[in-house]
Amino acid sequence: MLDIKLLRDDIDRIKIELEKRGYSLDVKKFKLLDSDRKLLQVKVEDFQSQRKKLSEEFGKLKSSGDDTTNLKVRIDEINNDLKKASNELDKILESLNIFLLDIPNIPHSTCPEGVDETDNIVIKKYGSVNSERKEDHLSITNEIDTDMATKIAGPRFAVLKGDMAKLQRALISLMLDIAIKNGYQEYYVPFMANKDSLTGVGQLPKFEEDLFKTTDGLYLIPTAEVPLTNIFRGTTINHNDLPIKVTAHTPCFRSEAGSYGRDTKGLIRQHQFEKIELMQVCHPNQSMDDLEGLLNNAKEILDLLELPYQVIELCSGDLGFSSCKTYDIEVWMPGQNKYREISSCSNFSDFQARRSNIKFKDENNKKMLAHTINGSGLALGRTLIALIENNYDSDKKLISIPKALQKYFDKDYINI
RNA sequence: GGAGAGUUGGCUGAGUGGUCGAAAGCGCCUCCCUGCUAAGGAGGUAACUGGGUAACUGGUUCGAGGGUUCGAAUCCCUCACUCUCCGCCA
Repeated sequence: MLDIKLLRDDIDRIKIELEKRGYSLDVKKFKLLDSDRKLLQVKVEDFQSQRKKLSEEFGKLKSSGDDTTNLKVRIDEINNDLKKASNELDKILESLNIFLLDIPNIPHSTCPEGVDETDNIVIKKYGSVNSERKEDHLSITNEIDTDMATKIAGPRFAVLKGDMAKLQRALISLMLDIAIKNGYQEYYVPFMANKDSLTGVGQLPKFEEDLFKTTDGLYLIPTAEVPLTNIFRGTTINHNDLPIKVTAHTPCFRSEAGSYGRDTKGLIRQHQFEKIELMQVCHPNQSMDDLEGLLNNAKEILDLLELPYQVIELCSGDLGFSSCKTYDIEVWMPGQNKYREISSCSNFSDFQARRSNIKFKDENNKKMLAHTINGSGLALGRTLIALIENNYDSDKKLISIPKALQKYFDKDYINI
């Protein structure tokens, strides 16, 4: 959520900023809503003030045994007017809130301008692509079974067997250990979250169709960002403790509404996938530097896994709803002959903090909104694909396991 | 699942219809005294928010929401959460 004061004081600039990410701010509507709000609020508070005074008087009359009927008539009138006005005010406030919740974050000044993903900028490529290898993970191993998953659950699920299941488990351990080494505290969190938590990170109310909702009103988390960020909802942190770094391994559940027909084969796009999430609460002055640090934490995993990848910076038009700046890490996938997203590292500035009421006390003991940043470190399913496809030697019929992972996997290759 | 107790300011905790945004204590801040330290004394100290260039001034908030009443921290209803005991389980 944006600061309503920004809209009041500087709406023309905000409109231009939001234009960059393809959001058209209805300036007229806001001005109308807010001026109505102002009028009504002053009116309501005036009525309240009058009632307060008269009620006090009423009490005095009553206790001295005087007649109160005249006064009661006046109070009743005021109460009537008050009720009308405050009902109107409630409606305006509700509309205003809906209006605000719908507005995405403002792109950061360093965010490159652009319309869609074709305008994203490749920052740097790492490692070298082996063009010999182009086989798809599903054709390499039969230990990833989507047919079985379809029987058990439906499309867009997968069953991992034997070495594949173990490989994923090894990756989880490696990634968590690296995160801990980098100063993140490990958490185990609920895989379901309530409405407030999802509204706090910006997932609701706008993107409900992307989520799975349970019969009693909870949602399956689409990312550990939800529980991790909400650890801090409604709390105030001492500035000395910033940044706070947390991590968790969780499954993620996404309905993938609107992606019918896209990436239907294999592990690429699933209703359920595993992910290690890195999340930080930062000082506003530090959050951009901290984002670079978080990006490095994610890159470190890919370096350790010896996988070729590139870092891209999303242009303003491709930015997620809550983000003001995002780097994507894309890993080389031989089966698709292209780079695919394996981590997305974003700075949300105070956007989530305002929705979630995450504050910190600064040097002068003043409470201010903190900044939140997060990114994957990494998405497990896609890491698995990259590892299988990049490391598969079709002559020797084996998948080699990178050195850093061997102590977690116990073997240095998988026989096919 | 059954029974009971609770939820008040930074903290502890009083408050059963108006004089209560709220006693007292702790903590914190300012000042005084004291040649260190310890102790003592005086005063101050909730958050959010509206209007106003400002001085200033208004409103809301005692777990959440609704109700009764001229008036609610206080009475009634619903819900959430916490704790204790019993039962059941991983």
